[in-house]
Amino acid sequence: MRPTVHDIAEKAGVSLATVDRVLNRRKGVRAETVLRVEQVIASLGYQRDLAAANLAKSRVYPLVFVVPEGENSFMRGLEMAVHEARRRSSVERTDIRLLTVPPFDEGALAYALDGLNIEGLAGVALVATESPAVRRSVARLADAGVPIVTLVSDLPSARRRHYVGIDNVAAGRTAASLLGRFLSHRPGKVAVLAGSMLVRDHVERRLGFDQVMRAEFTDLEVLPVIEGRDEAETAERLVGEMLDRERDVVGIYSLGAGNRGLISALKARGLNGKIEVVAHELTDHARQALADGVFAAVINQDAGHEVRSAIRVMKALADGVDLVDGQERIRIDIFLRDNLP
Amino acid sequence: MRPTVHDIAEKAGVSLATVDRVLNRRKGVRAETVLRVEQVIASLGYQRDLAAANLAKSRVYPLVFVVPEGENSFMRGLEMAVHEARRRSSVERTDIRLLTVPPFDEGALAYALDGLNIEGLAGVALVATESPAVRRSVARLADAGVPIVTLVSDLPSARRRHYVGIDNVAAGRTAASLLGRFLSHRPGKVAVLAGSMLVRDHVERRLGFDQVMRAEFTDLEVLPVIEGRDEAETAERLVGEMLDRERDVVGIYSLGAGNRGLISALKARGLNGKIEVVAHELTDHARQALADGVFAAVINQDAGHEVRSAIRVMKALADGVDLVDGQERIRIDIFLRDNLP
DNA sequence: CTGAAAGCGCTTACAG
DNA sequence: CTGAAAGCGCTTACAG
Repeated sequence: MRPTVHDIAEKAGVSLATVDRVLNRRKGVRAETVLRVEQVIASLGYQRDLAAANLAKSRVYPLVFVVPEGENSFMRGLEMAVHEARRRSSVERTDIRLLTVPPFDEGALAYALDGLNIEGLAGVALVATESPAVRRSVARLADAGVPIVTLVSDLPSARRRHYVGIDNVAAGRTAASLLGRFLSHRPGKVAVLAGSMLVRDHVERRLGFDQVMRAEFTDLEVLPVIEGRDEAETAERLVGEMLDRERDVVGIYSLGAGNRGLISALKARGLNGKIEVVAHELTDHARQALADGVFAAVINQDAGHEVRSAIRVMKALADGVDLVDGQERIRIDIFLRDNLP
Repeated sequence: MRPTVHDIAEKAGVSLATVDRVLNRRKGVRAETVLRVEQVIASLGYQRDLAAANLAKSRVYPLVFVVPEGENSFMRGLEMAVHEARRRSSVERTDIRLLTVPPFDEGALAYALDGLNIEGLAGVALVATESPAVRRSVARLADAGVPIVTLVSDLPSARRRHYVGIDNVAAGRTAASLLGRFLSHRPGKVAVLAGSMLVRDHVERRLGFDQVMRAEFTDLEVLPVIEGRDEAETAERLVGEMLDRERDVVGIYSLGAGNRGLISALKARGLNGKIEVVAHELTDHARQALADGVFAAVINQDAGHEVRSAIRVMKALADGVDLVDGQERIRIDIFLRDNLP
């Protein structure tokens, strides 16, 4: 049988209250008593039963998710996943708040973070934008002891405790590898459509893409990045201009959102299916484009998995317990027409 | 606040013991009392706190995993994942037993299932082999009320309650799609290496592969399936004979195990990197082959995820509670050299 | 057929 | 600085 607080109390010759004080590092216990109890704890190999502790405490984990607002379908999917998670709140003992902030707006994100009531917060998960202001806000929360988790786009070096998302450099490399192989021996130009070079996930995908293109597919010329702000209309206009301007575009890597605009631009010129396209995020539009042969492949990250993982991670950080690492690794999902779920 | 058994007891004017009897459908309660209590339960929207119930019951879930023995690296990885899960037993309240049986041996699998002590069993997860004997054994367990989960290879129509694994037809289609595109406009023959046409996962992968090959890549000729019994030596010999016999083999789909033998056969003939290979399961050998350019792509299912999912599913079935569907969908992972984890 | 009381493993006022 | 007792939400003998 697993040892309990009763076993510790008996063996150490103290009361349950004292055992609890030592277990939870609360003050007001004589140093030598602490020592004695700790020795018993170690000798018994005691491990707290978290479920029982949470029952006794009526523990609830107040969590906050901060997600960019706007038309980006992936972000809306992320929002849906947060709402799903809220429905499980009573079972999971969570109390989840969802905040949306204007996209690509460092100030707005920092402001939202600064406005959080830190009191009792068990964790904050945010889709990060790179900026000193955001870093400062994250540092402030971290100083207050709130576990911070970055979601989808990381903010390394910052005081975040964990990143929940795919390896974006690897994703970019994978996109290049697929595109290059699909285009085997078909020289020409490859365009890159991004949202903004201000968010780290986009920057990293582009980096990985360029690495592999330069190293392995030298007969393909990569054009300068187009920044469509993850908006369908902007993407449509800019991609359209590019297609009208350039000859010999054989491939496109769409590493951000705005795929609806990209698809329109291709169709308007009868180029759907003629140009190999690798895109990100399996939204409804992307799914349709795969089925129609407009997209050759879609690289995806599972928003549901990400939200569940973020919640598990924040709770574990708040409780100081271990994670099952493999369970928290977010996969680079690759979808072709043939493995659509 | 969420209503508790105390609220029910008070509102229904009965004791906690009676509430518990009704909640757990135990007999020995007057019909009208049952009715009254049930009405109160419904009116309060009561939901049992499973953690508290398990604490009170000192509930433990006895689970059994049945996995084929032998050299198949993927199965050994599955076994490792089960051992990992055992390490979490005290936290997850599980008591996990691992049984190994000879591979591709219907009789041995049925015998192992029949030998199980059903008493109190919360679930059985098995890598299924297709056969009437296995179906009978599964039915017997199901009749005894034991939740059965198939793992990796399904046994549809049988009395299993859930399948934990990838969609193998889709996996086969995906393999064909990748291979066909990588070989674009390079006509020739494609070989298929399987373990055995007795296990459903292999049959289904082949089916999906053929579907796409016939429909989309008509300049590729698919050779008859080679059955290597998932053994490296057998695979090496049979693939070697095939390579020596056939001209113009441009691609190979390895849909089972025995990849070590396949790699040796290719290398012995200096064909590594010359023939496009799509294989299954990211074992150490497959990983190395990807890195070396011997394999173009590897389709994988995450053994850790499968074992964790099987455990969650069996516990949920035993308790009669709902699952988070998205969490239990096993992905078809596609690995290229560029997204190796 | 029904209920009072104790208990699962932990925490929390409160009293001393 | 320490402990006795009650309580978290549920279940389980035991008695009637």
